Amino acid sequence: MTSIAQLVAEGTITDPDSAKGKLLQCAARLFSDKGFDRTTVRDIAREVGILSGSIFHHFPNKEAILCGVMREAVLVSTAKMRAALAQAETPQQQLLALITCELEAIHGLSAEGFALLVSEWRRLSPENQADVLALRDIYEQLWLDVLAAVREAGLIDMDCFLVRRFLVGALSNTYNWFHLDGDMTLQQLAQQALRLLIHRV
Amino acid sequence: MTSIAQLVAEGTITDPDSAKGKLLQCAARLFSDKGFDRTTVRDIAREVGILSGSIFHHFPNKEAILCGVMREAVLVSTAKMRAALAQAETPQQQLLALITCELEAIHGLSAEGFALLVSEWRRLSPENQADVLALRDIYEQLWLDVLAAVREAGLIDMDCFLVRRFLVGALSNTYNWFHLDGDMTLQQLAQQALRLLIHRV
Amino acid sequence: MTSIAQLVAEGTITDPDSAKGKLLQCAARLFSDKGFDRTTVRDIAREVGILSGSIFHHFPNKEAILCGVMREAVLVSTAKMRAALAQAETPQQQLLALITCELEAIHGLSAEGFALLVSEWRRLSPENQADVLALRDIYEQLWLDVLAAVREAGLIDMDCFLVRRFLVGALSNTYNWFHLDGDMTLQQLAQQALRLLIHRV
Amino acid sequence: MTSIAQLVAEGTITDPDSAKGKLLQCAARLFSDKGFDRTTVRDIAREVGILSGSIFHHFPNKEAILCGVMREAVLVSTAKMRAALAQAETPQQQLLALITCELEAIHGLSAEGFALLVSEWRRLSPENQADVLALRDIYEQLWLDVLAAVREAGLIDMDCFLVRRFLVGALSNTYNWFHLDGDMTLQQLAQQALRLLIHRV
DNA sequence: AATGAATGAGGGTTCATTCAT
DNA sequence: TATGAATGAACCCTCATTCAT
Repeated sequence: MTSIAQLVAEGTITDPDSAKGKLLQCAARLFSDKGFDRTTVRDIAREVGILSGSIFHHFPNKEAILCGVMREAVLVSTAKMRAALAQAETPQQQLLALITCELEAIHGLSAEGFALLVSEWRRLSPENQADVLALRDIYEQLWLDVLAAVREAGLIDMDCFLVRRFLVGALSNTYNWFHLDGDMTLQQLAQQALRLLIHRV
Repeated sequence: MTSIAQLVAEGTITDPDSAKGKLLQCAARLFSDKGFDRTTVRDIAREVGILSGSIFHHFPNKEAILCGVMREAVLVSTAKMRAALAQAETPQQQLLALITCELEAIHGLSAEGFALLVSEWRRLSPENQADVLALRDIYEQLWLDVLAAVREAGLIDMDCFLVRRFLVGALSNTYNWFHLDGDMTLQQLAQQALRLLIHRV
Repeated sequence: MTSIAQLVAEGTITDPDSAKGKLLQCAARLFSDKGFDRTTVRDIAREVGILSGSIFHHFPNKEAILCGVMREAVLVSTAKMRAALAQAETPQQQLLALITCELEAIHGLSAEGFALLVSEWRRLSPENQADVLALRDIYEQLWLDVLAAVREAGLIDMDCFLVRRFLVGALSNTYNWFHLDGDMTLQQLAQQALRLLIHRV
Repeated sequence: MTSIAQLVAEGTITDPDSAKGKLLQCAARLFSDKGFDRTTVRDIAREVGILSGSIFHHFPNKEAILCGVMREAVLVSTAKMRAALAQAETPQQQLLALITCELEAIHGLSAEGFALLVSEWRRLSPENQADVLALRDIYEQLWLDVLAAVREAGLIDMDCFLVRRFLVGALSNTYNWFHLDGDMTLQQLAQQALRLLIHRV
């Protein structure tokens, strides 16, 4: 919470209470629910409570909305992960923290729209991909640092890049089968994902 | 090859040399390349060498093409997996065989369009989802049987369902970063995926 | 008439009785009446008796319709001028024939849409301008040849290019003030235009 | 200059240094460059350095801007022509002076936007057309008076109205092919136009 | 089976204009 | 006087689908 307020204050992300902020939130939800292509700008406008033409005061086109959603999702997630890492002590705890953060992001608990980074990535133009990728690189570096530490500690022995890539797929795909209101909690899910990487947990 | 020829002979899948078969192939490729929504019926028709109206002599609508692609992808993959399993001896070898088969499917080496089962699953109507799911259940049962055997052998200790779900995501996401003409071979990739599940490989 | 029938037979211009031909005619009239920008594709479709989407079976976009109109206007006018020249004996008669032809074209008696060549020229993309210009060059060469002959005969003493350029403006602007149902006939108008160039007519 | 300063002092035209005056200037240039329909109110605002909403403090709507541009163009041109006429002695000199003035106006050397009187005339509502026409009648009367004098002197023998109408077209169309930085000077162009009317110049 | 013209709903986007601040 | 977010109608164009041939 505090971290988001700080990002808003810095101007890094859009104030979620502003018109543009609400627009991004609604768009994120709709894009996640129905997919980018199946979501019309009229859908978004209706959700926000404005008319479709008004959207283009805030964004030059529909793709820019998706790009904005992704940017903020990465920025917020990065901030959340930094905060979580600060409170973890061992590499293993740090890894669990990251997994938990990413799962929270994927399932819409923090920045809505994080799952779009995988599912709708190809909808972005090369320019916008590069734009988001720059932010995502920072995010991914946090992962790689922690994975390196975990590897240093002898808890995993595979290539860190490879582990991360497998993990991205495994976690993002939970969006398709895991439900927050099901039998398993998100924390339990995170624990299991950790066990996938570190067998003697 | 033999297995596919047999499936064709049985009438289980469409003869790839028939008009309908070529249509499915082209559609699979285009759907994989550009996504279902971004692929127009005219794109497919042009690729096949017919006019757009003619497509509807073979399929009642666009979604049915996607459904057809998915059905055949599952059927072919199931057959390939069965053939591969028959030649593997230990549970671990069997698991590697399955991983290899699925990776081959995902990367278009066997049935083009397998990756769509994850990426475009939501484009299917509930009825069509149920239809494909029935075939997919057979496919998934092969996985669960092998995973159970591997677990029985003490090589993994997590819940088989959970392992499979993580694996589905991890493998299908390789579509986004692994390339057949890169440094790593598909066999090496399969080996690494196996190591993710069974640490002392 | 015969000349147009011939152009249709050659495939040089679109059959005015075909769907595309009617579309071009209606578009030409609407573009002339209201201007290109103020004419919507729905206006054109309504006039033709089809729906707006159907237009794009015949033309890739709205500009292509304008381009088509211009192309056919030039082609028809060129043919008409050639036919008229064949029947004129002296250079002066030839010049009068050209003036008459162009006035007929401008006022919609032959190829509807000729006036657009001046009034809506800038609406064409550079590519389409080049396309039409190639046809227009042929048309203009007829003028220059006749003007050269008239000059040779000592009837005018100004630069032929310059005369033609002034004349283009003078004649095309008649669209704004001359009306076929007014006091002056088109033939009289042509006579007067000739007198502007050749004083002792 | 003096004449313009005087018109400003009289309140006949807008002070070009005022906000409204700059707005008219920018609009005139943009309308000339891109056409009325293709120029957006935002284009004009951006050029002036204000926001689009602010324009409507000066003009009730977009058409009123065009109308204002035309009004001022006629008024300024009329003043310039009067001044030029005062310095010409013979009818022929007077005619040359008028031609020169009009060409200067058309090519943006005096009142930017004069060419719009022809090219964008139809964009004006009947009311606004009548409004501008009243001013234009004064302007045209200057032409007719001079043409009558030239005719009186036996230098032309065609109907004055007709001559003027042909000339309007011929001169306004120079906008499409004559360029100030080309081989021919504007004075030479005026001379040639004069020769078109009076052959033994 | 195939054609290809036509459909018609809906897509993203534009833009003159309004109005509370 | 200026702002700028919002309007809402209209724009060009797309596209799955139909159907007479």
